[in-house]
Order: sequence, then structure tokens, then C-alpha cells
Amino acid sequence: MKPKKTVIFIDDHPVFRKGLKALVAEGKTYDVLGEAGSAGEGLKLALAVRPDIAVVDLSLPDRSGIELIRDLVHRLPSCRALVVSVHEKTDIIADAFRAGARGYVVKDSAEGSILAALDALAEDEYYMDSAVSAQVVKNILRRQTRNIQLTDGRYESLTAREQEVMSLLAQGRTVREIAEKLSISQKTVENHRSNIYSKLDIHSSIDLVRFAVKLGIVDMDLWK
Amino acid sequence: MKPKKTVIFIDDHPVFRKGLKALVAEGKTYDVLGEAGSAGEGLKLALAVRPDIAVVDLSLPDRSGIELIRDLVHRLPSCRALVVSVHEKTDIIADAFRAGARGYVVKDSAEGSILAALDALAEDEYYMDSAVSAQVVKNILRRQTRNIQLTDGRYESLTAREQEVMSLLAQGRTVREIAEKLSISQKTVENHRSNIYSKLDIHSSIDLVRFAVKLGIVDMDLWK
DNA sequence: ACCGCTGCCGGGAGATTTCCCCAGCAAAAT
DNA sequence: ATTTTGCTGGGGAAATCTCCCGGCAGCGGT
Repeated sequence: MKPKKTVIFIDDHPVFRKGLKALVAEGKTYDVLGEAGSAGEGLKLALAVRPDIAVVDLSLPDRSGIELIRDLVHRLPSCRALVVSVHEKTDIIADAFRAGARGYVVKDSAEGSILAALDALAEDEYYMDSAVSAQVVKNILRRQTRNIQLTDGRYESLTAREQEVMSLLAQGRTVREIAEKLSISQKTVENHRSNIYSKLDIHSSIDLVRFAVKLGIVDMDLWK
Repeated sequence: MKPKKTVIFIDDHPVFRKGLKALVAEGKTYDVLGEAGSAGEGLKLALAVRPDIAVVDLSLPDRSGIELIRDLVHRLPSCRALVVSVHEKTDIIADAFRAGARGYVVKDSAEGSILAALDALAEDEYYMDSAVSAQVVKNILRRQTRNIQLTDGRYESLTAREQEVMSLLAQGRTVREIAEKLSISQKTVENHRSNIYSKLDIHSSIDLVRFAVKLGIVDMDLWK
């Protein structure tokens, strides 16, 4: 039998801490080593008992939970931080992960997702609420949908082949590479490009990339 | 009482479709209007019965589920697409959302998350599996670290004049416009550009725009 | 002062792009 | 059956791009 994972709670609401303790105690898979109501106490507690997981509220009386997490994971690298917060703003979430958190759960989500988050962190995985995920998705799509509204029609007026060529051009491929990849002549690629320019009312490769970025046609994550 | 939401299934595995039907029928909150085993049938079915939600598998025999979704949401804007897939790669997920999907669930996740996804889409919300969210988090973190890596040095090694020229080029200005604006010859602008290419290790105007976007030198929101 | 370095300015030359024109063929639409 | 559309390929010319080269002014250094 595996040893139980150990956990502490850092939250300034005693009632919420009590709820967490009860929730975790039911499962019998985690040992609660202690709890704290402020960042200072929390850090001291963590360094003393060295838990596997620290559940941290972002809004603490003395210091930001973000800073606490940054300190915590730095001075106790074996400890995984799970954020439990009322915030659903994506920039705060991103800050938390950037500071070293491994999981993020909103406070009003189901009990199950908190347990699921603990299990994920115990397995050294990441976890994010589906409620939070929805926000992330919206954020991913926000810029795109807005731009699609602005440019409605024009890109869709391109034929499938033209869209294919445009995508490759926007990715930085040369005419020669595209011709080889598509098994057509360079001249044909150039003709497609001319048609693209004409339909989109643009006049240079720079404009093409700008248009592509605006529409989210190119995946910036794939850029080296 | 609200009218039941209507749903169709597009998946090439008959057994999985049967499971979905059984799962949804239990809840009594959705009407299953039909099912299809290929993209072609699925699109035809959707246009015929006009469901509120289409559950789509990404791997279909005749066409990519991504393309199907793109067509579907374009020709039936009132229909929300929920992807059910075995893939957990973030680029595929991103493609799906980019194509117009509103939800993403991995096939081996709990039954509850599929129902939760349907409920979310019925409320015009987005949904993403927590199993998938973990991948998204990793992707967010990877992007962060990578951006930090590539930002260091290179762009800062450009002289003030070169940064000025690069900014103008990335904004879509022509060499002639830049030469006039800076009161220098076109040839000089071209030489600044060459030096920029050399220092950034890029070799075309397309690469320059990509680099500029990546570093946030250009403000995409100002693009017309 | 002399030298080396760097930033800024230009030219030359070949490759490439951009924009016209042209045409054949197959598939789809009318 | 006819027209339209899309994909393919090409010619040519002007413009532009990309990379090579050198000149000039400032600026600090052994």
C-alpha cells in the first residue's frame, strides 16, 4: 500500500478550511498535516511539515497567494500547489500557473473536482477546472471571433487550394517549398498567390502574413 | 417547461453511437434526432433535421471532423458542435475550436463530463474536459518559457535605427514610404533591413512579420 | 594621432516578387 | 449543352527584395 499523500490548507476562511478537511478526510487517501489562515503562517507551516500538496487560496490577508506560491515552490520543490479561488479571470489563472501552481479550481465548483485536482497533483499532473477551461477557451477565441466578424467573407472567398497556399505562405514557406510539397510548378503557386492578393485586396507578402495572423490562420505556437 | 434540446451523433463507431444514445436518453433532457457514420452523411443529416447540438468524432472515414465542423457551423450557425475524440494533443484541440467547435471531450472520460458538456453547449457556453485542460496548461507554460528564451538578446541587439525600420516594415509600410518618412534613400532602408535579417537570423519579409508579431512589436488590434 | 569598431549611408547585381497577359483541362453549375 | 469555375502551367516586364560590396563620421582604446 502506498503511503498517504500529505496536504495542508492555506485559506483565511476557517469555515472553508473545515469544509476542505471534512471533504478530504472522507476519502481516506490524504493526511491533513495542518492549516493556516495567512501567507506567513502557511509558509512557516509548509516548511515545518513538508506536505506533498498545499491548497492555497489566492486572496490572503497579508500577502498575495501568488507570491506565496512562488516562494513555496522555490523553497520546497517537492510540494505541489493547488489554487482554490473565486477568480475566473484568465490572466489571474495564468499568473498562478506561472508562479508555479499545478492546479486551479474555482471555489464554487463541485466537491469532486477538488478531489480530482488533488489526485492529479498527487500524480504529478496538472489540473484545471472545466469551469475555468471554458474561460480559457473563450480567451483563446476572443481575438479570433472578433476579427472574423471584421473580415467576414473575404478569406472564405478563397478556394480550398488558395487557402492551402496562403496558409503555407503565412507559415514562411518559400514558393519553391510549396511547389514541391503540393507537387505543382512554382508558376502555379505564384498564380495562386496573385489570386489571393487580388481577392483579399492586399499587395505584398507582409500584408498576407498580417491578414493570416489577424484571422488566426497561422498557429503561433508552432513558430520556432 | 422549456423545449428539449435536440442532438445528433456523427461517429464511425456504431457501438459508441449506441452508448451515446443510451447515455443521453437516460437524462430525458435531450432528443436524439439521428446519427451518422461519416462526415458526408452527418452534414446531410444536420442540414435536414437542424439539431441544436452535433456531437462529432474527429476521425471519420471520408473527411476530417475538423472540416466537417467548419462546414457545419458555417451553414448551420445555430448548431453547436461538441467534439468527442481520442486525441489530446493541444494543436488538434486548438484546430477544433478554431474550426468552430464549442466543446471538447476525450472519449475515455467519464459519462458525466459528456453530459456536462452538452449542458454547457445548450447554454451557449464552452466546455473542455479537465483531462484536456491539463494539456492546455502545459501548453500555456511552454509558450511562456519559450517566449522568454527567444526574446533574450536578438531584438535588443538591433540599433535604434534598425528597430525603427523593423517596426515600420512590420506595420506594412513599403520601403519607399519608410525612406520618405526617415528622409533617407530607399537603398539605405533596404540595407537596414538586411542588417536586421542578419542579426535576427531570418531571410524574408514574412519571417520579419512573424518575428515582430511574436515579440509583440506590432499591435494586432490596430490593424485595419 | 592612429587604429579598430560600430552605426548610418549608399550602389551593384542577381534572384524574387508582383502584376499583367495567355491557355488547356476537368468538374460543377446553369 | 453551354457556361462558369477551379487548378494547372507559362511569358514577360517592372518593381522589389536579398545579399554582396564600399565610404563616411563618430567614438573609445593600447
